[in-house]
Amino acid sequence: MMSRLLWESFEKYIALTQEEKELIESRLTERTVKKGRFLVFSGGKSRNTNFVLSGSLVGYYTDAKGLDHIIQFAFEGWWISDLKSFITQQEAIFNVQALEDTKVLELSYEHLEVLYGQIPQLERYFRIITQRAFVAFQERILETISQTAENRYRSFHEKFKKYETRIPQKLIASYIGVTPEFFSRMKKNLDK
Amino acid sequence: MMSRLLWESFEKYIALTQEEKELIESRLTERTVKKGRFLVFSGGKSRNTNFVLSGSLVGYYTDAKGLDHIIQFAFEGWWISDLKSFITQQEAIFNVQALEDTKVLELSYEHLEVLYGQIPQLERYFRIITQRAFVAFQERILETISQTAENRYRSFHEKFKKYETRIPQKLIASYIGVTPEFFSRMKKNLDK
DNA sequence: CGCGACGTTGATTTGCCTCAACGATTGTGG
DNA sequence: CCACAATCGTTGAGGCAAATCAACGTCGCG
Repeated sequence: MMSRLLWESFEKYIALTQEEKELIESRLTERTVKKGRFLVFSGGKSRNTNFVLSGSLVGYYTDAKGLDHIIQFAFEGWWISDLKSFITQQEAIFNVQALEDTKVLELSYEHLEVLYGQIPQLERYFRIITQRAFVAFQERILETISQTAENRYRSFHEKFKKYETRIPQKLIASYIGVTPEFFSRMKKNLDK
Repeated sequence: MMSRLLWESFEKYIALTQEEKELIESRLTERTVKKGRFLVFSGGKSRNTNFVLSGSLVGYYTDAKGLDHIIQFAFEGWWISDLKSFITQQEAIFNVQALEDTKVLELSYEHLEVLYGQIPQLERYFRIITQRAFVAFQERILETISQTAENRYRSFHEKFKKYETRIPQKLIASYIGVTPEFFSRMKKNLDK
């Protein structure tokens, strides 16, 4: 199984023995998702959290008017789920959809809860991962309430440099919180 | 020491023995902050995370133009810090200021890191706390990019019902991302 | 090849901001 | 404890950033 990426991620924050790795590995399921297909969809249950091995995913919310609002992207080496649904085991409010043909490792809520008991270090790993994601969201809130769309795009561009070409423009517009039309005009202005 | 509130918070997610509680307690410092005074200020170092015993605090960011943008409030039983500064031990970018005369328990980064080793359950507690805060921020991002100011206020009102009278109106305006003037007009419209 | 999604451009509208002025509160020093 | 200053909330006029609606060319895909 090609989970090299996953061990690299763990090893940034904790040390695992060979047995622990094997135990974790035995709880993971590899899954392939074709471009455009859903991993989670609103109204369903989000039983799993997902580690991206290759390809990419988008997590988004569809509002009452049918408009989509992107909450996060996930590329190789990132975790993605509808965390609220995952931790409460309630109905999902987000959709998670493949942007490209994608391979993920699925880890179910039940398995993870047992693993926490068997490998306490996992608590540490996910604490740190979540704290970092929290900080990123905090910065995004600040940008959204204090910056113009143009500056928000500049900031997006900085953070997603190496992935930007893989993302359709209208999804970037949604992520920074503007319409595709406005985004198009804005980008034209920046090209100079 | 009156840390009843703190043990209640811990006991929602983990079980601690008497010795563990005493160990934790020995690492905490009680501190009193007068209304208007700062617990953390931008440019300083955020060595501590703070648990509010009584009173309230605001965390905010001051932008290049000198405008304040509120990222969070904290009332009795909540934790607050500049998490980015706390986990990286770099210079703070937020201010944390007392809204009222306030009592907090301070826990330093160094002490917490040691405590994680002594009481692995603490990793679990902070993992869960952080995941919940992450979910709250996720919802706030979605509201900010998809809802009108009026709906954002309605949502704020729901979540902060019992605290709202303790918060000056211009801080609520800042939290939901509008000017005090616009907030005033908006509120007038809602009163019917 | 043909259809539907995507990006662009134009015209118009609107939600929210800016600047300015003023009364009401709050707080503070004498 | 009062007087004055500072801060807060309100209101008005005008302006701008971004949304909306509509039309059209292009491209990827079945």
